[in-house]
Amino acid sequence: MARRSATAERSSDARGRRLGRAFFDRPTVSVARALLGAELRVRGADGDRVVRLVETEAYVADDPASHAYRGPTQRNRSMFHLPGTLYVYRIHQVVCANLVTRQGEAVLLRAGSPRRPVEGNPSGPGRLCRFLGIRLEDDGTDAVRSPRVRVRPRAGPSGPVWVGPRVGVSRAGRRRLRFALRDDPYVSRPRPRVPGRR
DNA sequence: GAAAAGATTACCT
DNA sequence: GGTAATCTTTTCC
Repeated sequence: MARRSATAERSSDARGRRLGRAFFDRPTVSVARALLGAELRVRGADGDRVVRLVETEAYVADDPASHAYRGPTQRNRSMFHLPGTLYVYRIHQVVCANLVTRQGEAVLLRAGSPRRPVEGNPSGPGRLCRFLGIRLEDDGTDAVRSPRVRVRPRAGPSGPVWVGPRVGVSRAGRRRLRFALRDDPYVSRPRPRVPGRR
């Protein structure tokens, strides 16, 4: 498995600039971890918005907290599309974005670190989308092919990874499916606890 | 058709 | 740390 995983980690298009289908077509927890440190780039009218992903959550099969738990609906249909599809949904007054892995599973993108000092704060799933300009109309975009939304492999080592329970879920709340770069200041609240305390 | 719940955020004490 | 805002989607009668 390690061999297959390593191959998927390197999976990218012909120019080696973005993550390919095989990267997303893996167990969701693996993808959630592997996305930490990856670069998410969204093309807008006034240029690209870019972050390095620093916090993700996995939503898996037989997961009562997942939007796909009860099967396809109008809202969650993108979760049943190809691996690498963007699933965007609205909650309260904001939108949140996921990258689909295998059928009915996805990784929620919770926070990013800006590539260069710029206005805005991509800490939190709603703020991340606002920062990047991701809209509800981007739901269903294929991030493997789209010229607007691209995911690039991480450049180098990304530091220690913190694992803990997901945020804001009322069911299956104890499962440790939240992943974050422990030392990054843009990881959203509640912040990971430092090892040694519980 | 009505009601409840929600993968959040901003602002309060 | 707690709660209100706010409105769509889903579910239930």
